[in-house]
Amino acid sequence: MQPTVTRIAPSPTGDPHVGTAYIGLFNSVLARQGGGKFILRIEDTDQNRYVADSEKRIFQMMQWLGLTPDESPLQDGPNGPYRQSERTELYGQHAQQLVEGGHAYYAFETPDELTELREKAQASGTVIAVPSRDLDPEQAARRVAAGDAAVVRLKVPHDGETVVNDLLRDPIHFQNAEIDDKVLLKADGYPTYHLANVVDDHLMGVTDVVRAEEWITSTPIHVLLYRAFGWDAPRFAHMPLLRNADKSKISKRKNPTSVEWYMDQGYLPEAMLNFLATMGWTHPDGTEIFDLDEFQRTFKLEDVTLGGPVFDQDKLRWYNGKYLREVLSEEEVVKRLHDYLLAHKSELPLDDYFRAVTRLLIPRIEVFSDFLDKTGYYWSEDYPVNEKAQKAIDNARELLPELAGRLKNLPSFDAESISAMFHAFAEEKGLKLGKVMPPVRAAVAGTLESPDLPQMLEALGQERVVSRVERAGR
RNA sequence: GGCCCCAUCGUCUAACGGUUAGGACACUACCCUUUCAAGGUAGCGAUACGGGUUCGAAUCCCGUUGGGGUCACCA
Repeated sequence: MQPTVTRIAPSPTGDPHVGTAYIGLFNSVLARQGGGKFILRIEDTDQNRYVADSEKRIFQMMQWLGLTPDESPLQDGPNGPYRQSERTELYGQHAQQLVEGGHAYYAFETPDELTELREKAQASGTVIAVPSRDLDPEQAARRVAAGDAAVVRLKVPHDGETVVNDLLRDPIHFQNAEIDDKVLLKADGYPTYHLANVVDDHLMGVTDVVRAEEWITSTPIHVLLYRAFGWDAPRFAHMPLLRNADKSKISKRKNPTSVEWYMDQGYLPEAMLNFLATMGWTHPDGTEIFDLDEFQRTFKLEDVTLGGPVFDQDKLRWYNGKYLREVLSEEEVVKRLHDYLLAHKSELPLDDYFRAVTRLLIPRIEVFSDFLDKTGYYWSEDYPVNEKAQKAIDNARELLPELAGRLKNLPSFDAESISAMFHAFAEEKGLKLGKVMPPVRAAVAGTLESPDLPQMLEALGQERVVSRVERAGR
């Protein structure tokens, strides 16, 4: 068996897309399983939609996920260049080769003419017939030589059918009569996706083309191209499309689709990867939590399920929280959270206090961006006091001065001692704990929803606690 | 609309002709408890429909319905 060579071929037209990450995951793992290579190729053949930094951001996304390609424009490699805009002569040559072999032809129709032809074809229920197809090849070649604007089109057979073999489904039959003569080389000299993709996949030795389902209908064109070139076609597998909640193809309007958004919200790459892996696939043991290595050990393409999976933000958040609580070590979470905050212009020092607060918050946040929202009172004396908290203080203000005194006199300000103090106090006064703790909680946190009180007080430290309780008692 | 793909709880899915159709997220209740979480337990909840094939169909076949994709000198 020859090594598996896979690729992703995103076009640099905007934000690094979660669908690219999704398809990249499977391609990367397949290549590793097959002892081959995973290539990142940039399909920048549309000059109108080109976004300058997009290519770099796609690469950074892959790195962040731990899916760094083996070859890419940023690393180079034996199959370069990896930017299609730098391979234009190649496509020109190959297009010409097809014209000479009678598999393609020069076409001179203007956009307006094409629109008209398309309308006519639509009305008669047939595929567009391009008049240039019947031009004398030599005459056409002369017109091109003379400088007439022309595109190169594939000469799709009028009869027969083209079969697409897909690793994930039964052979798909397409009637050739229903495939139109696709443009291969545009008038600006750039190739279209169809030509560039086939030429590059072949030249780069790609053995397995794993891409999204939306490509199924253009695959017969690719099969026809491989045949016209006399090349063996790679194996094809079309993955289901990630979906919005309404089942439509995942889109920016209905879902965050930029992986940078997830980075910015403080999602962990491990959680994102784990979640993505469950879109269309389940671990054979039913395990929900598994890492990339485990995925690589157990993944089988044939186990992929074809119903379009809805990209469920709730489930992703749950995964992220799970990783925070159960997969990463506490120290690792501390470190990553601190890095995250640093990148988001927070200047909290990475000290024992930060560690203590983080420890209390780990079960209470799902993503890092939740953290500051829930911890204001740890960092400043100027924290908001909500209505319920104010009420709790007002209702038990008379207890506060004495409580402050007891807290102040505690020789050891640890959770256990603090807890003992509360119990003793409550018993002495004949009060329930539920009567004495809320006002203190409200005083130090400004809210009634916060971590375990003794632990929280220990973390805050005696000085802060005493002054806050004293202040609230006045 | 033509062509193509798909179809189990609201969502992600398990089952690969024989199960009380299982798990996870979400939701609800209870437990734990000083609140909020986390955790634990329980509950709610699905084979789209109609025909076949078979002793037996979520599973195989056909049709219907539904959803999605695609029909560019975009990828």
